[in-house]
Amino acid sequence: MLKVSFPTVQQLMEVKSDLMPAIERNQAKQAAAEAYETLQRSLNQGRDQHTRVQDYLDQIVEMREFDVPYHVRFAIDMDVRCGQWFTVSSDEGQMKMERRADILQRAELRICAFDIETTKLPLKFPDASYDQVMMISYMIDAQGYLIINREVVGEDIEDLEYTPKPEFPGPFKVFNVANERAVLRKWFDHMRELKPGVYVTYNGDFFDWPFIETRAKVHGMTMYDEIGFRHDAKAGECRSKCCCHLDAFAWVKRDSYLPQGSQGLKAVTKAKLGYDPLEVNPEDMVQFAIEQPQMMASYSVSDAVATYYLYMTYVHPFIFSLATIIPMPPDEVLRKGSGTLCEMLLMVQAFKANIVCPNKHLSSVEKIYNGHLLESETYIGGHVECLESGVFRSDIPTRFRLDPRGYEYLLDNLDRDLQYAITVEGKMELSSVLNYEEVKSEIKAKLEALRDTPNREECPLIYHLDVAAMYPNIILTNRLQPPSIVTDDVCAACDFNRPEKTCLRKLEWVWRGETFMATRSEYVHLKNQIESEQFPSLTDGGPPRFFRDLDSEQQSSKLKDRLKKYCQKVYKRVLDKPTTEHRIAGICMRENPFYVDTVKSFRDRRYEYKGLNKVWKGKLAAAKASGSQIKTQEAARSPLIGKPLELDTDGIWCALPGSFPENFTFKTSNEKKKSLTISYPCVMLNVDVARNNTNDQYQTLIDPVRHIYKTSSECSIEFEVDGPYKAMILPASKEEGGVIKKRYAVFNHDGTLAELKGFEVKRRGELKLIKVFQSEVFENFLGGTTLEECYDAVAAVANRWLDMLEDFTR
DNA sequence: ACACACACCTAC
DNA sequence: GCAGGTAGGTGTGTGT
Repeated sequence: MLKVSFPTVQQLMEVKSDLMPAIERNQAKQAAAEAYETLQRSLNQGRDQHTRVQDYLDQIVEMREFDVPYHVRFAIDMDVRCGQWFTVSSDEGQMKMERRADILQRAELRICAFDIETTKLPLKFPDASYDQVMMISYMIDAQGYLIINREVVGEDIEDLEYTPKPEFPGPFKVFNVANERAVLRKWFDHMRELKPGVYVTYNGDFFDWPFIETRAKVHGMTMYDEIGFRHDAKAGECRSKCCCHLDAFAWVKRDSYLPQGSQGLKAVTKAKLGYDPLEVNPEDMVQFAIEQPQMMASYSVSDAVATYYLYMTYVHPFIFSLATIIPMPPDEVLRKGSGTLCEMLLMVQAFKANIVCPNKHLSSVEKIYNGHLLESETYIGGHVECLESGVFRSDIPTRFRLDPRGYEYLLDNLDRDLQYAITVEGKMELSSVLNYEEVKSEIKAKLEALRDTPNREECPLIYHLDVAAMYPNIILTNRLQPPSIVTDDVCAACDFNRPEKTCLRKLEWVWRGETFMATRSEYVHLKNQIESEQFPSLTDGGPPRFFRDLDSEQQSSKLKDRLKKYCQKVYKRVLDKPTTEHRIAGICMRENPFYVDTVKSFRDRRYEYKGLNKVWKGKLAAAKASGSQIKTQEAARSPLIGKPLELDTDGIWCALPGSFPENFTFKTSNEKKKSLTISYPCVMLNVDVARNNTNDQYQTLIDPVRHIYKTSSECSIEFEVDGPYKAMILPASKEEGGVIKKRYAVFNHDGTLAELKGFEVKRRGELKLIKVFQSEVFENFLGGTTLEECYDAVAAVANRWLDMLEDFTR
């Protein structure tokens, strides 16, 4: 490997564009050579072929880390992060930054949350080309300001206060100015005077900033020249070089875990700040500004108050904490996807471990399966099942038809399970337990009673059992990481490859692919056909374009469209029924554990955080059960002992008979830990998981010089338990006996809602919109005196709505 | 009436 | 230039 560094990004790009074609050429050559070699081997004429290095350019087959943005590269290499303190010094122009790890206090930035109100036409969204800014409200360091456009607002507004909660004070100073131009002038001047370090908006990336920018232009001002912000329509964001713009809506979308139906500022305020904000129907705003200006003024500042305190309470601590570990500025930490953030963390760890990052994996195009073009291929994911519908209440007895064999099994394995709970989960000596027999006989008696009277009516115990951080723990238990997925030829070339080797772990998975109905030859025919066709020019009256002139994305979409139409015509359907295939993956247990170790350190941080969070909330549940995933076969036993209600991927909601053994406390002679509380239902699952999923082939390099590995057994896939609950409600489908997955409601014993999953109330509030539409159509329909007038009026409403929905969709 | 494709948005 | 994954419910449009 050759490392090349550049003083500027431009130089990097120049070299990259020189090298890229050569690399593509060399890769193609290499692929051809490999194919040729395989052929040679199969003809049993294999011979080493050494190429003489004539031109180094011919030898470059890959380029790495050329697409790392400059500021990310800098932050990683120099170990600089936003949100940390540094002592900065300069020695003859050479800058030095020294990290001040001793200062943990967050910097006190000047934060400005702002929000604009604009005019708008009935049932239209505000359009900056003709609508105006009515008011700008903003809060800086808990002091509010409101600029009023007196051309729109009916009267002068006096200073006011909007304090929705004592902890969220909102005193506002009001500036009444003559017109929109003066509003913008005042705001720009005030911002230049106060120089905020962070601007905060709610959806300002898409609305407030571009609106202000456009209106400023109308009045001959340039927002960029005034305060350094420019809206980038392509990226859909508004940013500046000199300070941050943190759009709280981006935090709500990615980090709040609120459903989309509750991501408006009003719903977020209710959910996160715990008060009911002022609400005004957007259709009434302009009228109110003219007729009830004081009320409109209060409303206007209420959004700025909500945005400011949402930011101060949630967004700021979250983003600036994340920024101390992610090598990006806060604006990007806020807006990037979780995949990019994870990649950044991996790149930091890779740099520290002197590992060169791999390039993004590209799946090959035009895969053929069984003589048909593959439309998509993937793996079978989590399993979901709903077994019951109806109401389950802990205070209303329900009929249990238990299977004595299930209880017999639990009794047979009671010692094993309890000992597992003590030694593995509790990490304690069995001999240190003082009341083992006592606990055991108590559980035994309960299990025997259930076994002996399996048909019984009892109040149910509604429990939820789920695996903590399941995917990371599957990864860690099995040492899964991209470079560890090996094929026979990889093993064949490995020094550790012996007949009795244990370093290759085999794991089953299920492949699923969907193919087009058309055969490969039909596909090839269609492709040849389309390649000779012409397509309309991009410009009016320009020359037609050939297929080869289209970019690769357009080509493949045009070809796919053609193929779909062909399949629909000839086969009456586009895709064949999906096919599945059981496959075995080989996992190398000796690959450098960089990814696995990194996942581990992040999982442990998550556990640490979750633990501290629990302590802080005073909710520390004593029973932190260890456990394991149930194999399908084993899961089948669980109906035998109670009623499974709903399963999804890593968790089970179930009803156990009221007399089922629950929590027990072992007393111990251990001075440091005098007792150990276990949840029997949890332990029972964890033993199964451990028995079926422990990796006995886990290998750790202990002597890098002599290549000696230590083999150990690992299983960190463990169930946690919560409950019992007061009630669970599972909806039924329209078909008799039909059940619905992923939708249920659960109540706590104090009557509060514990979980509400999947129901329409969590989705977008379109119903509301439809009702407004219906009432408007209704009104207009009645308004006419002839049928024609009625139809015309309704058509006018419909057209307005179509326009509006188009804006809305955009 | 029925299936299929697709959009949208949720659970995990 | 950027984009985590699969499973599943509901509603609409379309073709047979």
